[in-house]
Amino acid sequence: MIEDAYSPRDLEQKWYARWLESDVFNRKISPDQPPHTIVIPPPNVTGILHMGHILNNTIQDVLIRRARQKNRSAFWVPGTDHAGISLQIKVEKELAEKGKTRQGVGRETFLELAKNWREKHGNIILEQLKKLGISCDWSALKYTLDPDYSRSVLAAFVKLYQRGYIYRGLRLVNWCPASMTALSDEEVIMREQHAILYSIKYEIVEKPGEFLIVATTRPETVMGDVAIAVHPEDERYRDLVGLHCWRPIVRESIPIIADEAVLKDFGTGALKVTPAHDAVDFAIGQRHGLPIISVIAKDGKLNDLTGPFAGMDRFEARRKVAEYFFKNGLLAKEEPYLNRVGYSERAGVSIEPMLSEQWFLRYPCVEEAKLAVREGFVCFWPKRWEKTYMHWLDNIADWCISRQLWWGHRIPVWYRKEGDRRDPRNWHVSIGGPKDPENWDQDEDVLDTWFSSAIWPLAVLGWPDEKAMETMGFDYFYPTEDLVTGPDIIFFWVARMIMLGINLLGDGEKVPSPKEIQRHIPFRNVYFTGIIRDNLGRKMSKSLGNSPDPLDLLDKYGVDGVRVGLLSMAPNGQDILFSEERVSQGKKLCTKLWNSFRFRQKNATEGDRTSLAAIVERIDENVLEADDWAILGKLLAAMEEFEGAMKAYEFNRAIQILYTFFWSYYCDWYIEVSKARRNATVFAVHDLVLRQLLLLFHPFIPFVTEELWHDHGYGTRFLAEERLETTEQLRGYLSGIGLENMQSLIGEVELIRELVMAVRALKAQFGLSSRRDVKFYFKTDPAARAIVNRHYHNVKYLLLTQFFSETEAALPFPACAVTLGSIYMDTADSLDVAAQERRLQIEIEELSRLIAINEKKLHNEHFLSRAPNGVIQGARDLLTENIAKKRELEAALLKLLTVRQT
RNA sequence: GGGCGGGUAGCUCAGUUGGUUAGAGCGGCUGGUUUACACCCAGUAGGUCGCAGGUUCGAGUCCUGUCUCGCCCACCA
Repeated sequence: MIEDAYSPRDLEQKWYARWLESDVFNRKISPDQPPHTIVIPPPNVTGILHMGHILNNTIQDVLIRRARQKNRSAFWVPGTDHAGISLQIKVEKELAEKGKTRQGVGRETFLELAKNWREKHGNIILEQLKKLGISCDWSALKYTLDPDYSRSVLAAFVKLYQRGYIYRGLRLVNWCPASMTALSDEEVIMREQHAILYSIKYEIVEKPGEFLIVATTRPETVMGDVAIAVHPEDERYRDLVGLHCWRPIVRESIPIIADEAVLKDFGTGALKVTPAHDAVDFAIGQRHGLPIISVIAKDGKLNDLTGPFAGMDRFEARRKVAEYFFKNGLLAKEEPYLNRVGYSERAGVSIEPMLSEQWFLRYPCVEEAKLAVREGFVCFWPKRWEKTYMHWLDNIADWCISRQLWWGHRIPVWYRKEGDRRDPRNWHVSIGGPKDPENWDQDEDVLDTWFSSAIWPLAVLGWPDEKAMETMGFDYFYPTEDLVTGPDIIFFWVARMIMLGINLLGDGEKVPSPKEIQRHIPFRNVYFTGIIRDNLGRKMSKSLGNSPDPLDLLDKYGVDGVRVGLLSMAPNGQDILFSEERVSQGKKLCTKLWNSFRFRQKNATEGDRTSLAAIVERIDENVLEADDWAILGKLLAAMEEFEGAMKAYEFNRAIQILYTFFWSYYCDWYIEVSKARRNATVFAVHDLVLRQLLLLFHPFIPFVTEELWHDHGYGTRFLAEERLETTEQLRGYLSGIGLENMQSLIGEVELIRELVMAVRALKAQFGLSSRRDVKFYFKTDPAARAIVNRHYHNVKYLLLTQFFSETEAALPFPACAVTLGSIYMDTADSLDVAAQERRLQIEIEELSRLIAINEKKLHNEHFLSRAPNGVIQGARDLLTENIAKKRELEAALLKLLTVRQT
């Protein structure tokens, strides 16, 4: 027997421990089953659990549990990410508190500290994830800095280098002066900010006393100016092109040139060209063969080429240089200006475009990656993200993959000592390094963390080590089935995994065929979750303090409640407005399920429940009544709809379907009506419905379903080992006991429901307590009478009345009309005739309106000739029904008026 | 500047390829401790589906325009 009260916490601890002990989530390579693999998006080791993790991992858990139910060999690979910059910043902060720097302690000690940090804090997030009840194969846990994973990363680098996709070059990169490293374009976020647009006067060399005015937001870079550019078709400056200007401060003559990149209508139409510190300027400089003068150092301070400003921070220098121009009469104008500036998201400072030697990846298999999605080898859910993906791939630029950090995978390149590092002949690229290490220096830099993430689906399955691949079942489990992630990392992660998967698994020589692409893609489906927002629509973040602590929520509502509540508010790929109310509803659902079993168990509990067949065996088809068939029919319909929703990854709809079936039809109707018929067959029907409900709900609410399953004797195996019967299989079982005859019986139940609800409403409308026993009279034709008779006990029970009898004529009582006929309520004493008259008038008017609509339709030639038969018949039926109801109400009204007159 | 998404009941959202009278939960109000459940039951009010056109027998659904909110991308210094 189950406990009276549902207390989630006990169940959670008990079952998760048992599941893990039994290895029920561990992968099994079984060739007779199709595989279903999911790789977790590795959370940061520096992270703590937030609502996004709960959503994301619950969805994965639902998918993987469903896969098991459908007889797939499921494998969910967990793991974590080393979080390069983010962890390095944390360790540096700890050092700073002790007055130390990473350079001070040296690389080796620093890495030791980082490792310790990770060991201390890195598993917190995993322990938190486990609380969610997620069914990963923990024996396959991977970490991006594990030795074998690291070898995979280096192998990928070497392979891509050998295939000509990786090169080293001097390029303008996004430099973060705070963390002192280059960043990829994707790591730079544009922010609007209030700046000042300065108009600076440059004296023309050939025309002393005449000035060219240039607008800039960055006066501190003038010392790096190498030209002034104007648009070739700009009439104002045509005569000046070819002449020169005096560069102020570090005085030098620089040319005035013409370039199409200059916008005529911005500022004065003249641009100062600083190739070392601006992307547009760099391009102009390249086109015109201009020199490159860097004036800002890696720490964001002005270097010694800046004369009096050397050593000054870039922002201070900006003000000071502007001041200098003002004092020297070179500042023509100064105006407030709103512009966009790139920021390093992690470090929170504005990035500096800077010329620097870095390693780059020219993306391989860009076209193939597009084809994979276009052809549906990889499906995006929702589909619209394909556009974002395609657009990025269409405008793709090489990826700066080197980082000037220590925490990460050190670049597997060695340079010959004393050799020129820019000359590839002095390079050695391999996983293990050169045989004579004493003659070489390894590159100091590490790889972008996203580079290691880009091979996640390959590396967790052992690639490229053949033995490891065999152990992990690479050939069996790859490609993976579902990837669940946020659309914000389409570029960072999803697209890169697709490109690298296709390239690295291919031979790298000939163009891969569509078949090969299909085999080499890392996943078949990508489900993009929404972003969780608070009830004001703001992104949930620690700094805003608007995010509930997920652990508190789990505590308060139980894991199952949070899971199902959160998914029920997650519309397909739309952002999610978080509501604690919905989470609470999730818990209520679990409680209700619990209580429905209590009802079942308060009655006789005997009977074999160990299989669907055994339960069906207990059903005596001669005892079955309309209500039984109706609930079984609803179950079939709900299952069918549920399957459709799940196939489309519409989890909120799927939950809604189960919820409505369970709550409205099963609990509110079937349990109630079956209370009058407590026989073995009815309890077998309960057992059947409850069993299927547990299976259907299990992926969403694994703990409470597991508990109830075992408690009610459905089996001794874990639900993770049970298969879910398909709708067709269930239909098969029910056909065996006469399913085919049930349609008309289900229709009867609907008619009785209509009647019961109408009469309840009638009672409420007259302010009668729902407990009050009232006499009802029922007026109808013989056929309907027979139906009512068959459900007589239910009608009386549900209306809480002892008296429900026939009448041949209209009565002077409050009345309502339903499809089966009209009902009069004997209020005996206190009848407000005027109120009843008003009510009837309103209802008659409403019916008249509906009748008019349908009559108009049915008199329309075009409607009759063009609408499908079903629709026309529907309109006819409705018309007939409404006319009948109206007639009944008119009779009731007439009777009422007659009584009033006498 | 380009792209994407949303605008349906007080709130959060459903609404399949156009087809019966636009739904659910929450909240509001009314009545109820009927031996599974007050984390419950019964009932009820509340909507010109952002706006304007168009296509159609029929539009929340399709087309055009428009307003508005949000997100992403883009080298106006």
